[in-house]
Amino acid sequence: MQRTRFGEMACSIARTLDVIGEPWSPLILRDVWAGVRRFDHIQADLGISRKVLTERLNHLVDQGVIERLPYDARPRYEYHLTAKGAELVEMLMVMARWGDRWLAGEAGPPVLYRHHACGQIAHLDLRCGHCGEPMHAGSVDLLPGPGSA
Amino acid sequence: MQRTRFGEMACSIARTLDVIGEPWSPLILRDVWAGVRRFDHIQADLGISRKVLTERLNHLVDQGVIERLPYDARPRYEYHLTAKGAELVEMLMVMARWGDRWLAGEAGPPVLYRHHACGQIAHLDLRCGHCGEPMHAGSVDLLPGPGSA
DNA sequence: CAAGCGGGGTTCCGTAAGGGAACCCCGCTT
DNA sequence: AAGCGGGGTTCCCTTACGGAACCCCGCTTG
Repeated sequence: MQRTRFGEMACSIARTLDVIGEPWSPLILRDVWAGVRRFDHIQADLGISRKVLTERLNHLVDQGVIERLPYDARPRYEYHLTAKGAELVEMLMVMARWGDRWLAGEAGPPVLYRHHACGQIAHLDLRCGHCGEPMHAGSVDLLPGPGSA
Repeated sequence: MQRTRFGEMACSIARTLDVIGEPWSPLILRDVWAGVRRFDHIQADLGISRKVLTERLNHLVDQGVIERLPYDARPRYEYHLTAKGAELVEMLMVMARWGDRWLAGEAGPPVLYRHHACGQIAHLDLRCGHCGEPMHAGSVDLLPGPGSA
């Protein structure tokens, strides 16, 4: 919904929400990431209404997060992540980690992530690119930046 | 919104969306993180309707993401992050990073994050906790986990 | 001690967005 | 020519947001 547009705000979180903040959008992105790329497959997988799915896909394409590519001589299309979209998936990975930790309960995480580089089940770490130490909510100060006008 | 509840799905991303996926919720969390902790301050800062703000705050408190604490002998309250909420802020940091990279434009990022440990402006890295190598959308395989039933 | 004030909500109404089902177009295949 | 499957579009109904008004409660001030 979101009758208020967030994109005007001088806040990268708000602006990002304008791109994937609408209901269903993160789950659509997850599906495309996971290889569910076609309209009917996404629709069936999520149980989303076709109308809303159309709107969300168009918006994500407009924003350059996914692209619509033909996969047949007939007019058939698949949605694929762009580089911009692939970086957004990192947000999904952090969300999944949080859900695994705080919401999964007894049953344990529904999905595991195996890291190509080491073959292990991944445990994501957020670190500072400068010093390599962990970065958490409490370990940063917020300062006005150049675009704070 | 969101007449469809996501929490039933066997997906930690969907479950996390049930906690902070509603419109405004991430921005409320951001405000509380940034030190805007009182009803009227949040309301004024975001321009959100008081009704919706009430609903969102209650939901976030119910979910254990923030807590409502008195700050005066009079019935006055502030909202504070819990440990659960502080970990959610890591999702906000990743969102902010993405917005900084892809949406900030010429003006540059509106907010900078200074890392306590090293004093530098932070550049967040996502790394594998096992091997220490970077983790991106394309560098993991998704496997069914114990809670995949 | 009544009047005012500020924090923190609640109530009400109008409008926009989601849900769901039906319908449509188009290029095969049989 | 009849059918099918992918990929949407249209329609109506209901729910949830936006906005403004209203309310309660515990000071403080004259």
